[in-house]
Amino acid sequence: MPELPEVETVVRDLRPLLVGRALGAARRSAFALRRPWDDAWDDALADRRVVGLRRRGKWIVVDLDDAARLQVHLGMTGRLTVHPADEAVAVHTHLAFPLDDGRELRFNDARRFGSAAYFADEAALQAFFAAQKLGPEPFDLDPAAWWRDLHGTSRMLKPVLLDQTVVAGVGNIYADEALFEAGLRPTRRGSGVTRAQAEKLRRAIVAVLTRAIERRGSTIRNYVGGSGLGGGYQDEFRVYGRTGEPCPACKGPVRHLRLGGRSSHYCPHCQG
DNA sequence: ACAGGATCCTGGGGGC
DNA sequence: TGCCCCCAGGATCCTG
Repeated sequence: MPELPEVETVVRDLRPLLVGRALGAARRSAFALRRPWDDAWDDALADRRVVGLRRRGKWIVVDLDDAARLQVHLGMTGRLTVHPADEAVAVHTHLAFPLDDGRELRFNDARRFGSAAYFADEAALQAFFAAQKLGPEPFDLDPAAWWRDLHGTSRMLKPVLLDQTVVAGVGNIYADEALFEAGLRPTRRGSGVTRAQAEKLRRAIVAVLTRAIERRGSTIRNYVGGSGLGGGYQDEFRVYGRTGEPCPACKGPVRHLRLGGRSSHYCPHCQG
């Protein structure tokens, strides 16, 4: 569910609520997340103070005062939110850290595709990202490298955009929206894209993500920011989830197709 | 290298 | 009201 704009919104919401706060002993649910929690992490995290929050791709990183890092991925249905400690705990809450201000940081994830992990220092965290071969941030994409990546693959553009080793943070919604913005079909082969088209696509990715961040991301079902407030970009979708509805440009029907198990939405007239 | 399918899960919506 | 099937902002693993 959460892609780059949603994760960025969570980080921005949580920053004022968490920085300066100390974490108490974590409470955990009996369910395992995608990556199992190591019991040793409980002691390592207890009483640590939060000094910063940031995003890398779709990953949330909480910086702690002993240089350790708490890393969270929201998967499809994850929520990372702060609540009054006495507020009822929602079902599917898998991690809860009491804060020293009477509140609580809670990680809730119905489908449990998300994860949370501890890293002793920045080097360990970066080693993890390196092992994942996590690609560059969309805003930092080097135009020449991006074109080489596209030109050098016979894969279709849609799966390339979803590939976190090529560019980090783009997911199903913003891939479709960026391809529409660039006038390129999801099925176009990377190797068949001109340099100008690659640049148009790169700029479309940046524009769509920037606008979505301004709107606090997209709320379709589960997603909320760190303060519990949802997003508004779903009101600006031009093709995503709009199968059969008129294309905002040519008024022809938006089409749907399945690529790599994911839904893709596009306008056959405007996207060549 | 790449495509497609299955898998991990729960919940909501549509059709009957 | 109930059931069954399909779908979902992600990622990974296996097969052909």
